[in-house]
Amino acid sequence: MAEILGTFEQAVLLAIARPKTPLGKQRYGRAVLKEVQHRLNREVTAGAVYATLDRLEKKGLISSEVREGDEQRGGLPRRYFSIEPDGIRALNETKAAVDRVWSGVPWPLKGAV
Amino acid sequence: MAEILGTFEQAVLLAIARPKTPLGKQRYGRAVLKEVQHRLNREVTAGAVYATLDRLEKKGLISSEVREGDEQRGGLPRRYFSIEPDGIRALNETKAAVDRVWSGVPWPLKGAV
DNA sequence: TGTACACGTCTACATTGTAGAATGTCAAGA
DNA sequence: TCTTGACATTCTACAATGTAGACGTGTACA
Repeated sequence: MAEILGTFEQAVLLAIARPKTPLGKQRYGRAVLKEVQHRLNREVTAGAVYATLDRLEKKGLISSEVREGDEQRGGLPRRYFSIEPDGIRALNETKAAVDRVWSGVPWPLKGAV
Repeated sequence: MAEILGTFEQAVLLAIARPKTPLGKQRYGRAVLKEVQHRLNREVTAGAVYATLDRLEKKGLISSEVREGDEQRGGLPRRYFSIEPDGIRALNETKAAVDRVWSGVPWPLKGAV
């Protein structure tokens, strides 16, 4: 079943999936939030990202693991996320669908002032 | 206000906006439906398309006009849609945002069997 | 201690995505 | 003329997604 993702879901999923995160391997909530804000170029609340993260996990597209005691920070627990095979598949299918929708359309479209 | 569109909205809007519709100038509901199904490569109900069309019109991204008596068909009225400047802008902004989200990501992503 | 942060959780609601039934018209054939 | 089917649109309804904002807790440092 073609699992087509929404625009925001793609942003969140890709923040985790992209090969070389500017943030290194820091794939925990807040880092994902920053990456999403950067790519989307606008303010996004933490709640928006976490809610999406929870839903993606529930669908099996990503998984998470809470790790305690980080070297640098005190014993602050953080939840790290990783992408699952289904997540990669969904991302690929979504991009293919969006590309098909845009194929043959000259971009940017003219007409708007 | 960055008006970012969802995946389905893009498909519907582009069915109307694309320069050379395979269907000619037939930009009425059913024709849009067929074009969307073709691009998305899956079944989509008429209700899904019309509901989206209504919402896009309410937001001012498209406009519609009911025309009676078509030459070929009897006096069958059809609702024709056209894209508005705001619709073109939304489409352009959305594509720019999605491209930014995917930028630097090798595609297709590897990892899924 | 108190004042910033950094991180994550939870609640709640608006917007989108999508199905399916209902209604009405024309065209073709029984 | 009655029936059937394709074509078109509308309406109702609900599930999924998008998004804000408040809250709790631990850390760092003045």
